[in-house]
Amino acid sequence: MELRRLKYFVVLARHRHFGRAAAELSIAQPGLSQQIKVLEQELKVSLLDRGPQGVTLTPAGRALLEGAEPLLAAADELGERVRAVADGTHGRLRVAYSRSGADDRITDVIRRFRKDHEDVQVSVTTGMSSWCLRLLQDGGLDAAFVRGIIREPGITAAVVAEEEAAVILPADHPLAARDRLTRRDLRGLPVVLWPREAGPTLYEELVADVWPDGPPQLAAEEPDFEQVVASVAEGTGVSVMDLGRARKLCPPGVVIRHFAEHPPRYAVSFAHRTNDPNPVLARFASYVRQAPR
Amino acid sequence: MELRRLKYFVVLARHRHFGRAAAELSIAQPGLSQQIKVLEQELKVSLLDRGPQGVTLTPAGRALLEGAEPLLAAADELGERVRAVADGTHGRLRVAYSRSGADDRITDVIRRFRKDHEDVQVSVTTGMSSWCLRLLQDGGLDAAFVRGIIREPGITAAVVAEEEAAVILPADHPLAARDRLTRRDLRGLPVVLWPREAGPTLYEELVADVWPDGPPQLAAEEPDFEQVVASVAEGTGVSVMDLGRARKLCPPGVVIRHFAEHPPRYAVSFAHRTNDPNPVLARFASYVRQAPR
DNA sequence: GCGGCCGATCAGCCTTGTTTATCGGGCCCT
DNA sequence: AGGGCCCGATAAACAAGGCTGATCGGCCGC
Repeated sequence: MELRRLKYFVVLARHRHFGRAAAELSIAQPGLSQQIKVLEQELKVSLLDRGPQGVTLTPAGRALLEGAEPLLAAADELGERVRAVADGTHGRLRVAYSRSGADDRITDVIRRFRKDHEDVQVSVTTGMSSWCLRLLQDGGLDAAFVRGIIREPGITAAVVAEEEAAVILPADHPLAARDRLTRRDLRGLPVVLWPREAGPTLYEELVADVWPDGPPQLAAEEPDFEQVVASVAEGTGVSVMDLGRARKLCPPGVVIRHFAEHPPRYAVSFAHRTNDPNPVLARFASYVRQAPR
Repeated sequence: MELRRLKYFVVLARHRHFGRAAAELSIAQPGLSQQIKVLEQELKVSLLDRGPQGVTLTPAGRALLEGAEPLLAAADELGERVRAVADGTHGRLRVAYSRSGADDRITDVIRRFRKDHEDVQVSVTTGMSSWCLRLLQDGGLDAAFVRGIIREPGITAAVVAEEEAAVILPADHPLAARDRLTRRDLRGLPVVLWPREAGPTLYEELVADVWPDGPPQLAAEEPDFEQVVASVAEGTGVSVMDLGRARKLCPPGVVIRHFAEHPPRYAVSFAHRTNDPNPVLARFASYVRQAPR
């Protein structure tokens, strides 16, 4: 059975007239007669009764008409869906990001992408960078925003944001009087940090950069950044974190001080499998590239 | 888009190998290559990546594969359904019958037909003969069992049963002693009948036949046959009805007596529209013909 | 580096679809 | 009842498209 013949039949069944149906199909009448005959032979069924006043459908013809219309519609829709998948306006995208000071910009680009691509099923999760990369390699993710500069086999990544780290300390701390601080200023001070496992990439980069001579004196280890800030506010110690997050979280009573020179910086990269053919990913990547740094 | 190409693509997508797919399709490999290329051009989409190790599907190819398989299955099923409609094993049949002594045989043939045709939606109603015929002509019914010998325009009918009428009377009635009765025996006796409107064809045939000289003396008019029989049992009068029904309904205390000669007979006909193309009807008609008279 | 496997390409054939011209049969209108 | 007309079927010629066999080019594995 061929869709062309079904199409011919549907048009004929609607017009109940070979001549007019042929005209609508832009073919000559004998061709239509012949194709309908072929269809009847294929199905071994008489589809219509040829009367002198046009034609009437047999019960089998009615059944075919009822079935053929949705079939043709389904075929059309399939074609369009395939085309949509090919140009990335239809499909699925699984994104993850590791929390960072760039959260706002990340969720923002995802929001804009979703708004423009209602036929794309976008699923978003968060997790540590290493977890994201592993999932990416295993095919469990399509794209991820991760910390640092990525050099993993099979993964292509580009830096999309760069965050500066800053010191946060209680407003009444002696160092709060200074405008800018140096790494040496922090030496020996009690420090509040988060558990290394809660964000290993950032943790190690920062600790190695700010306390190059050895690990800091840990006054407290708080389970998340909100509580780190609260702990600083209570005077437990000072802390260091990325500027974006510091600005977002700092309550009154806590002040932010920049590093005087060579502020610690860390990158946020957009990563995906190299040569991933998913057109949705390509579209999303272009959104990420266009997003403000 | 043509189903043949879709079929080719599905087979190819499953084998991921042009040569083997072509073999399964019983065509040569270049033809398959060409048809897939045509499909890609039609959709303006690249469906698969040709690697040296067979081929891999692009996302669009996967989308097409997922959509094409149900589409092909639907096309196949449509073909079979049409064929089934054509030979009457699928479709709809609306039957009605007017109650008569042949009820059992009618419901029996319907039951057997239903059992053998689970894909036919058989709807059954009952109604008076005239109502059945009207509905038949209007297209609201496909077949009907009606009383009498039918000569209606556009309707074809054949007698499928012939019922004899008999007298029923209380067991202690003087005439109950006799084995057979004549029409003269009934003359002047109080009679129990049903309202004329509840069964006009039978009513008029019987009254005209049994009381040719004039209407009988109506002792009671009961709303249905069950109550006619009950009324006879109470001694209200005698009655006349078809033998089948009499046998089915008569309780102890009521006896059935045949007419001595020329017992009144009336036919039950099977009627349907002349030249109704519905193949289900043709099948049903053959069941009716094969049913025991 | 060479053989082998795989898909693309090419040229020719043959099936299939389409066209123009014509025929046959009802219907309607005189 | 006959003639014109409308409709679909048929015939023959043509065009298009699918299929085949032979061949080419590229990549992999030995």
